[in-house]
Amino acid sequence: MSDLLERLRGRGWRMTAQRRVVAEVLDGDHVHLTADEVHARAVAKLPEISRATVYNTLGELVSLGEVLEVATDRRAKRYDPNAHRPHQHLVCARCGAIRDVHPAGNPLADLPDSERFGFVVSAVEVTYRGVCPNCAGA
Amino acid sequence: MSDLLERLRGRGWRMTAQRRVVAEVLDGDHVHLTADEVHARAVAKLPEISRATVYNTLGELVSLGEVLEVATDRRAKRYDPNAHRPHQHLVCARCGAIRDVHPAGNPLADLPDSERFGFVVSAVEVTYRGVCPNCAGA
DNA sequence: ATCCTACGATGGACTTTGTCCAAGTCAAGT
DNA sequence: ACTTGACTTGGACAAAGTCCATCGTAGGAT
Repeated sequence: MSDLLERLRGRGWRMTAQRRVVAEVLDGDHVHLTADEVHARAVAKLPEISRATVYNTLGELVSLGEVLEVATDRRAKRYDPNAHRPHQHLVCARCGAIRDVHPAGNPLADLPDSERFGFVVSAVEVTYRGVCPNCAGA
Repeated sequence: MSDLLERLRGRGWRMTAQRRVVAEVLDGDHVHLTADEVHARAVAKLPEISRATVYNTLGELVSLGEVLEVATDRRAKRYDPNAHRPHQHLVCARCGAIRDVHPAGNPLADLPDSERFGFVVSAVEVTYRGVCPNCAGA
């Protein structure tokens, strides 16, 4: 199950009930919850947990590189526990469903020097948009 | 100068002092202002203009397809008048400077069917991140 | 040139998402 | 078990944006 928790323990992360619950909520594939969604699920397991703690904990997990921040819309940031393998995102324009995807090739290589304006370019984020089978079907 | 204003007139857009000022502010290449920045510059030309009007007008320009919304960070949306040619963005991680860039190839083609999860994929947004010459130099 | 009227502008209240802080609590080492 | 520094809490605060009732005006009609 939760190798996230295992990894965190191994890194000497001080363990508290609140942190454990947040880490447990953020487990699985194609998980992209907002902070408030994480809070809601955490409250179900540990009713006293506060919003501030969820924000703090998510921020730390991001700093540790164990969770990624994803901004697929202009609403709330989402948190993606799939930080161990590089990937991009595919988003349904209707229902907002998000899938992790792995495009072929290296998008960085597609930006010619003449289009770099002297920047040292080090990263690229790609968001594919479309309609998911569920929304298209109906 | 402002072909944006010309185009809008041609499309039967009702012209007001406020709308003209917003359209004038949004003119040029590599322009990526936030709504508040647009408002600040608009106020310099027309002191009575309200924030709500700037938001309304920007929203309409986006609906008309004359201006693009850009979300390069999790802060405010930015508005890009360069809607006539498809392009992506290159962002400086230090100072936030943004350039319009044109990558080679079609990023849509890089997403194999096996990675589409049954979605009908219709668009892709790419954000390159790096450090601009100004920030790297110092 | 003036009048009408629907469309646009206004500003203030409200919402959402997130940050900050002082005070209380607790995990983990001794 | 004690101690201590790290963690948690709740509430105040802030930034970005939306909503709405009311007022004003662009532009067609006369």
